[in-house]
Amino acid sequence: MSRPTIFDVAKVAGVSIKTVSRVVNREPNVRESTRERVEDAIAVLKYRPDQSARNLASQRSHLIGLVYDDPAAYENPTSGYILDLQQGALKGSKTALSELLIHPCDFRKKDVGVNLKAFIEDTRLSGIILAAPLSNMPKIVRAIKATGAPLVRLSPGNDVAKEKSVSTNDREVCAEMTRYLAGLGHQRIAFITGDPEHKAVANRYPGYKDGLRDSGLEFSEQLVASGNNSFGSGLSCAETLLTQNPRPTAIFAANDDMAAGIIRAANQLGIDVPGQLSVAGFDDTALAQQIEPALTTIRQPLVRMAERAALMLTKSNGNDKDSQDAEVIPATIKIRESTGPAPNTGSPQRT
Amino acid sequence: MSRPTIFDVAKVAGVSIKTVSRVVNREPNVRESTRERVEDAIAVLKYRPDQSARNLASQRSHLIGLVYDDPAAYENPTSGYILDLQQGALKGSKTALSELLIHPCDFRKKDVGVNLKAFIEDTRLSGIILAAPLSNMPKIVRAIKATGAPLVRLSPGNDVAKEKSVSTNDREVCAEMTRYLAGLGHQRIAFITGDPEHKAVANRYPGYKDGLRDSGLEFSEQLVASGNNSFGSGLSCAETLLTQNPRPTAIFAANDDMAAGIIRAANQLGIDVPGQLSVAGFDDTALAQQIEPALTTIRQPLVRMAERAALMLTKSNGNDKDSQDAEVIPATIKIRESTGPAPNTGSPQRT
DNA sequence: GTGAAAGCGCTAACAC
DNA sequence: GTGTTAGCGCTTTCAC
Repeated sequence: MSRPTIFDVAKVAGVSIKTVSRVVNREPNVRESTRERVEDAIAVLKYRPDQSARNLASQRSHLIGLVYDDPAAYENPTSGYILDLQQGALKGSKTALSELLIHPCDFRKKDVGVNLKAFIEDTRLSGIILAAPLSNMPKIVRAIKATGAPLVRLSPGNDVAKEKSVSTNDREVCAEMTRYLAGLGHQRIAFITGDPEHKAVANRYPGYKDGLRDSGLEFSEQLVASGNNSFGSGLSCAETLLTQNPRPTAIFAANDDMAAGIIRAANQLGIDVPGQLSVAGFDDTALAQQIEPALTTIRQPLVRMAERAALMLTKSNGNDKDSQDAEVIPATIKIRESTGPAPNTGSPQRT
Repeated sequence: MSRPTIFDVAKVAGVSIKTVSRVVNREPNVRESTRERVEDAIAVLKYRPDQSARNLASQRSHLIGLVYDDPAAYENPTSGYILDLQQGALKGSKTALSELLIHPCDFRKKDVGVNLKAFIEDTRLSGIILAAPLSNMPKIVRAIKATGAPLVRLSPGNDVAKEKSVSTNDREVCAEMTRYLAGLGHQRIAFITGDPEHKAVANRYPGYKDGLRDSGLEFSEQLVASGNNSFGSGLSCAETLLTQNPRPTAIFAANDDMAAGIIRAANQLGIDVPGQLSVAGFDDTALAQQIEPALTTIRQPLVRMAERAALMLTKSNGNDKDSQDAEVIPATIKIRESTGPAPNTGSPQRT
C-alpha cells in the first residue's frame, strides 16, 4: 500500500478534496465541525501532502534558499558564521514548513549572476536569504531581484531603504565597546578597520568614533589602521600601532581574527595582555574563547537574525503592517579576559 | 511569456514530447539526427525541465540529503568538518544534477528516528549521505533504511559489510604517524583516545598500537589516556601523562582539539613544544594552524569523501561492478611545528 | 526508433 | 461553506 492521497482523506471524512485542501492549508471558510472531521481522517490515515504535487500545482516549491559567500574560496573560512546562519535559517524554515537549500557562491566568479538565476528558477525557490557581504553587492542583489523571488537581506549595510532586511546595530554597539574601554581608563584607544567590501563591517568604524566622542576622547588618524579581516592583517596592523610612542593602551579590531592577530603581536613584542594592552574584537567566533587570554568581543545574534529572515519570507506575502521591513536585532558585548584597566592611569606612558 | 515546456520543444523540433523526454534524460533509442534536432530546439528555446513536474511524475525528487550530527547541540562545534562535508556533497550533487538538503540532527533526542523518516519521505529524497558519528549508530541507520531510500555512509567504523560507504584509513595512517614519531627518536609515545561513540575515531587507537609494534616499541597502558574529543579532556589527560616520571616525549591525540589541550598543558607546566615534547593531532581543523606552535596532524579527505558519496548515490542505480561498495580514500600526514626530534636521545630522561 | 494517452497528487477558479 | 473541474509539466506504459 502506498501513501494515502487527498482523495483517500476526502472519502474517509465524507467531504470533497477541496475541503481537505482547505484544512491542510489552513484556509478560512471551513466549518469547525467539518475541519475536525477532516483532521481526524488525516490522523487516521497518517496523511501527509505530497510536496511534488503541491509544488507543481502551485508553481512554487516550499524551499527556501540560503545564499552566502563560499567558504571554499578562503583559506581560513569563518565557519562559525556560516553554521550560525544555517542554524537560524533551518529553524525558521521549519516553522514555515519549508526545507532549506544552501547555496554558497563565490562572488569573484564571472558567472555568479547566471548561476544564481538558474538555481533560483530551477528550484522555484519560495524565498531567498542573502547573507553579508553578498547582501551589499549590487551585482548579486540585482541577479536575485531579476528572478522576482522574495528576498531578505542580512546586514546589507546602509542602503536598506524600504526593502526587507535583518541587521544588527554594528555602529551603536561599537560605540558602546569604545565607551567601555574608555571607562576602564584608556585614553589612547586604537582601531583596526575591516574589509571595505563588507558594508556592515564598515559601520563599525564610525561606531568607534562615536564612542570616542561620547567619552570625550580625541580622535586621531594615527590610532587607526586598515585591516582586511584576516589574522595576518591584525598582526601587522598591531605591530605598526604598538611601535608608536606613546603607544595605545587598547586596540579594538573590527573582527575577532584581527583581534587574535593583535594578541599574537603583543606576545611577540613582550607586551602583556591585558596588563599593558587591552584587546577587543567583534563576532565572538569560536576562536575568541580558545585563545589566551580569552577575547573580549561582541556577539551578533546571527542565529536569530537568520531565523527572522526565514520568517519574514513567508509571513509577509501581503502588505503586513506589523512587521518592519528592516529589522534590527541588537548585538551584545561579551567581556572576557583580554580587556582590563588602563596601565599608568593619569600619567603619560614612557616607552 | 512563461517558461517553455516540453511541448514547445517538441513542436519546434517536430517530434513528440516523449522523444524530447528521451533526449533530456539521455535515454537510448533515439536516432542521432533526431537527438540533434531536439537539442537544437532546447538550446533555441532555452528550455529547462521543470523539476516539480518531473518529481511528481517520477515519484522521486532530485534532492540529496546530507545528514550530520547537529552542531547546535555542542558548545564548540567542529565547524570545519561540517563545512567540508557540505562542500563535497554540494559538488557531487551538482554533477548529479541534484540539489542538496542539509539536515543536522541531534541523536540524543528521542524522536530522531521519526523526524528523519518524515524528512526523507516528505522530500522524497533520492539519496542520503550519512556522516559520522551518526553513520555508526544503529538507531539512525535503521530509521533511514526503513524508508528504503538509497544510503551512503561516511566513516561508519567497521561493520561496513557489503553496504555502501566511504571511509578513510584511520588505522593505517595512525600507525604511520606513530612510526614517524618513533623515527624522530621518541621512545615513550603516549596516546589520548577519542570519543568511543565515534567508531571511526576508535580505529585510531589500534593504529597507534600497530605503529608502536612496527617500530619495535613496547606498548604500555600507562601511556594511554581516555579523552572525549574535547579540548578540556586533552588538557587534563595531558596533565596526567606529563606528571609521570619518566614522562612521555611525544603525545599523539585522536583529534586536534585534544592536541591543542596538550599544548596548553605543556605551556602551563613549562614544557617546551616541540623541544621537550612533540604533539600530534588528527583532523587538520582550522585550529591546527592557528595555535602556536602549529600542529602536526592528519588531514582526512573529507571533501572528496562526501563528493564520492554523492556520486555513489546516483551512479549505481543498477548493479555496477566497477564501483566498490565500501570505498577508502587515504588520509595524509601534515607535518608542522609541534613535532621534532626526541630530547636526550639514547639516555633515559631525568624528571 | 517513435508516439499517444493516461496519469502523478495536488491547487486554483469558479460554481453552487 | 463546500464541491466540480481543469490543469500544472512531466514520466510511463504500451502500441506501432
